[in-house]
Amino acid sequence: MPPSTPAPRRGRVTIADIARRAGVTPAAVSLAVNGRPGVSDATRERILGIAKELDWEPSPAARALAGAPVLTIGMVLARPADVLGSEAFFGAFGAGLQEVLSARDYALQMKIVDSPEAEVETYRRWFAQRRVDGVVMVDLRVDDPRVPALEALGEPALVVGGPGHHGSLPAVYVDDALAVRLVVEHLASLGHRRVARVAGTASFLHTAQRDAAFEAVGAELGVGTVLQDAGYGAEGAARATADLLATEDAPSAIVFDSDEMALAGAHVVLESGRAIPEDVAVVTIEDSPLARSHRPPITAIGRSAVEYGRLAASRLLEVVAARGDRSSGTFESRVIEPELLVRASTDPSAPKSPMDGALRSSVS
Amino acid sequence: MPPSTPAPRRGRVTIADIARRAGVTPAAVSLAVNGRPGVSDATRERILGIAKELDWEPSPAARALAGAPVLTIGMVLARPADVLGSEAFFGAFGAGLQEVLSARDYALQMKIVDSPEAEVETYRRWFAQRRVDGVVMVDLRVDDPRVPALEALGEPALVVGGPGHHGSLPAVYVDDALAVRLVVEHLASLGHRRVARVAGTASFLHTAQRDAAFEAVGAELGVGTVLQDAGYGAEGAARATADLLATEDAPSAIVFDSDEMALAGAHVVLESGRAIPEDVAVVTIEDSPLARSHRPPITAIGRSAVEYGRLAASRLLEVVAARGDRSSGTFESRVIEPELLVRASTDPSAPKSPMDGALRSSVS
DNA sequence: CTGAAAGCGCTTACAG
DNA sequence: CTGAAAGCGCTTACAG
Repeated sequence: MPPSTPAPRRGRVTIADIARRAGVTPAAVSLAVNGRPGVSDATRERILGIAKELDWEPSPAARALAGAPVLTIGMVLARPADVLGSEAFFGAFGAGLQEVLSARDYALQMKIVDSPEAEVETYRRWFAQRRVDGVVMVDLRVDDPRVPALEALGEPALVVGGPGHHGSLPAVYVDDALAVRLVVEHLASLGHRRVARVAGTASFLHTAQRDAAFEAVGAELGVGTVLQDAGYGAEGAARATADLLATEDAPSAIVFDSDEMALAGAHVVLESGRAIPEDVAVVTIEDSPLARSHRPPITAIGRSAVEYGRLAASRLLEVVAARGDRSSGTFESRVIEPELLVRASTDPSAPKSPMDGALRSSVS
Repeated sequence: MPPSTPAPRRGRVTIADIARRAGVTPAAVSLAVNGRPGVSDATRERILGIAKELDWEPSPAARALAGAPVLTIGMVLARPADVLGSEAFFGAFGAGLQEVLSARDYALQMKIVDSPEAEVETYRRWFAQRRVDGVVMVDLRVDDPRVPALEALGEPALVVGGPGHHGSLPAVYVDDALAVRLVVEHLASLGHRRVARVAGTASFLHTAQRDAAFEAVGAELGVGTVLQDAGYGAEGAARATADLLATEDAPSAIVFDSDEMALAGAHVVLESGRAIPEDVAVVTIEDSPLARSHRPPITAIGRSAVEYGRLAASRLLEVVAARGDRSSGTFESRVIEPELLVRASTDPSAPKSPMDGALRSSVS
């Protein structure tokens, strides 16, 4: 085999091939395939036909080098691996992101790092290398240092979290204050007079906002409130729950920040010999299949993480598209309305088990 | 603002800049930064210093266009979004992948699709566009159509699953037959004479292999076995468990294919008034924080999904590096040894709750 | 061991 | 509305 043959990059079809076949210049092909004016409709049709026939795939590298978008969005997570694995939120959120991005031919690039500094450095490098057209930043914290860092980069970035604390960056978020209000109102209407909240990572903005709303709505409705920090994770939640139950003036309802925490807490309640919801009602602010399939099913706030991901993706693509558009000014944010899903863990009249029907029919 | 200015791509430092400063040609810079022979050590040092000083970031697009690797690995998942969210495996596996890839400056690109055909089409496009240097394929099935499709592409691809059914593609997998053997031997040693297995998605290769090993080891040890297909997911597992308990000759131990399934099954057991492990022992073949924090903690096979992901990444990078190396022939596979983690859901002498100590100390 | 050139595949001004 | 050219930033043969 003569190694001198220039190895014609086996099989790659380029716009030059299409141009040749169509009897036009590569530039005309470029205009045609990108749906830009400059070629007649007839020519465009012909070029598109040939491209399809030749099975042409555009080269993202060439496009990027010539200044076009690279069609990639980045997301970096500064969380330990096992947290990512055990919390339902990220899988569903990522799935929603993917769905919208894929439909627009965008890829999602992900990276896990171990500090906010490494996260910011990743953003810097990604943009410097032109690896991404934009990024989505999650786990917003109070006075988050990543916000000014992203503002300084001046590249398309979307914050997941709010309201507030996202500076001049566009954001999407769930109205956590409203979520907490729905929960507390629900519990108050059931007659609870003393309610506890077992809270996740204290530095997250939504944790602080939930804390504040919890106190406020409790005071407003005359419901006694008690707050327990637990950090995310089953162990902290179990410990916090045990502590609460050991109190003299133990609460008759406990609200957890995540599905994983609620499951762990519910175990502790049941193990102590108390009944759910008769002795202690249980609520999770993060719904999941596990919350649904628990016995009894756990009342939850349905944030629909998938929908949340979809919204984030479409919002970020808008920002990317508007890039450089100085006239657009500060981007407005978008809010998701939370919804309360009442289940048997708070309301005895709700079905105790979603599986009853299924069981019966499978016995036949 | 005169729009005629050629807008010198604000701030981008290129190898031309470095070459100018160093008094060499761009080609020399390329050789130097890529650690290739062709420049003297002194020159190389000088060039590297200048590159660092100028904060130079190589352009992946330019590199890719010139034929170099794009430093990206792809993974596509053909699973519904909610399954991804509720199973611990993917988060941890993905984290392990990331860790190794990031250390080698590789990015991970992900996509969720809804069919094996769409998955194969994604591989084809990714390689056609040179978006990735290699892919990792998960959820191997018996006679999986994706295997011949990837073989035909002839691009670097790693199969997660086996042994067998991965054709000529390199693979990494957990020894599922051994995992099942460890579990059944453990249960037999505790005196169980009738054991059930609640199995996940039947078409997955590892499900079939676990089924076969379950029957075989049961027969070998004189333990009666009963198999229940449930599909993945809490609902199917709950139903299967209820069915098993309703049997005249009910098993004294139940082995589940995933943590989510085991949790749902354990609820059904407890709800029926039976004690774990006194009346029914429970095991999961997929460990997770939820299995650990359950009351009682659930005996599990520790596959260490994070480690699994790390292995997959390093194996795939080897394959990518060896690409075109015709001499290497068929790639050998790599196996992970499963490990049995005995907890209170099978062994009454194991601590009933990992939190007892923590609770006690926090009460002080 | 070093230097100058060609080329990767595309897009974007810029002339006709 | 169409055509020919330059350029994006890098790597790889190919001469000296």
